[in-house]
Amino acid sequence: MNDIAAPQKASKPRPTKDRLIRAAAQLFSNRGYHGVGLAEILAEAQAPKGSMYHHFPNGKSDLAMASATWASDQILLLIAASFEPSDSFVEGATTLCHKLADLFEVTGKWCGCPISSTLFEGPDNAEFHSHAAHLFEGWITEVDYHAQRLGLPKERAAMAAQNFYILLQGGWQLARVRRDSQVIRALPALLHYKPAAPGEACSDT
Amino acid sequence: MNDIAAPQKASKPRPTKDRLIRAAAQLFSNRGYHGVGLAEILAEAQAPKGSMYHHFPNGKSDLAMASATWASDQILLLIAASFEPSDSFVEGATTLCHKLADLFEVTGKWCGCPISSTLFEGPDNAEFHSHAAHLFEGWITEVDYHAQRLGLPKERAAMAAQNFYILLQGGWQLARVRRDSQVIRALPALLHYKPAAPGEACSDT
DNA sequence: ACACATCTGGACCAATCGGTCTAGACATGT
DNA sequence: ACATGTCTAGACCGATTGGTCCAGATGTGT
Repeated sequence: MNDIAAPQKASKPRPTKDRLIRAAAQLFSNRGYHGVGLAEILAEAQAPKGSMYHHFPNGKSDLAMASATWASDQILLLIAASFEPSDSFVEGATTLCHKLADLFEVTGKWCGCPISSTLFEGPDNAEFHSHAAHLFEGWITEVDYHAQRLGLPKERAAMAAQNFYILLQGGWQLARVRRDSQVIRALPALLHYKPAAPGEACSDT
Repeated sequence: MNDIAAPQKASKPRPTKDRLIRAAAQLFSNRGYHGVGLAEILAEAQAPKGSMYHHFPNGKSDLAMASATWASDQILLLIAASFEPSDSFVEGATTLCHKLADLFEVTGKWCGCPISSTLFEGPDNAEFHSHAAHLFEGWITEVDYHAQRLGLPKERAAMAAQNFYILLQGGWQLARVRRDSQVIRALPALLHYKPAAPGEACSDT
């Protein structure tokens, strides 16, 4: 897993494996695991079949795992880049939403969440599911860490992280449906982060 | 579309078409459009291939459209059944979440949202996308209607409906990841429905 | 120069894919 | 009895799928 993000230790500038992972991540997030054939991935990555089965002996499923991990790491970087320079949780969350929205607008690609597209649509393989769960929890953990770092008490931070995750997934989906990034930009308003207002929060439960 | 929910007007107790639609809806929502082959659907519905191409001349895509429509109608019924006997928006939303959570617990099937699984994973066909968008907007419209009926002012109702939709989709996804219906039951607490508390809602935006 | 490990290139495969086609079962109206 | 339209049943098809295999190109250490 760790050998993906960093280039191979030897000075080899031939990133066939990387090309495969990136191509797979992009295609899977657009059309899901079963929606993309190996031929398409190989064409996009300009790699022959032999190379792929050299780097990923278990074939498509191996590649899917690796590409999901890579995509998840990209998201983690995005989270860190958004929260690190921020002074409050809501500011970080807002930055993240805007970065994500910008990404959609600039690329024009209304892809789905790479992990759910790649691993959730696949065979109901237990390994796929647990890996997806692991990656998702990694997102929540990362947000939780920043929430605590930015001053939220432990319990509030956990709630805020999970809440933000839910909003992000739901908003991502609706934005894709409408092809409108405004949905994502409006998400932070739904966080309802109230540093000190315990009483009379909701009507009932 | 309307001929799906109701049985054929003549007294024909042979619901092959219905069996196909239900089987397809269930399988698609579990593993996505491309994740299910016709053979599997036909086996599940106990129907031969000829029957299917009689009822759905355009094959798999036709069946997917019909099954997504049917599944969407089921959700609409669930929405109506939850909000109609309720006295407030939050109460209706809470009921809906609990009904959905119960469904997951009872059936033990942690399927995904039938529409996004069926239509969003399919070929990036424009028809699929617009149909999915249409169905989703139908959900939001239905919730919006009940929100207004239960006393929310027009603008608040629209916001609440969209907000609830986002929470439901995001929560549904996280519940599937964790196989824990508690996530869905906890959603209404995130609605933050405050009938009369204009001041000091959020910190910043 | 040599051996060795890594990686590439693509031919080849069985299995499955979605889709077509037709023969006949079945109910119905006349 | 007969014709008609609806629906069932499954054999069959070409295309594509993921996967296997191996010859050979390439780089590296000695």
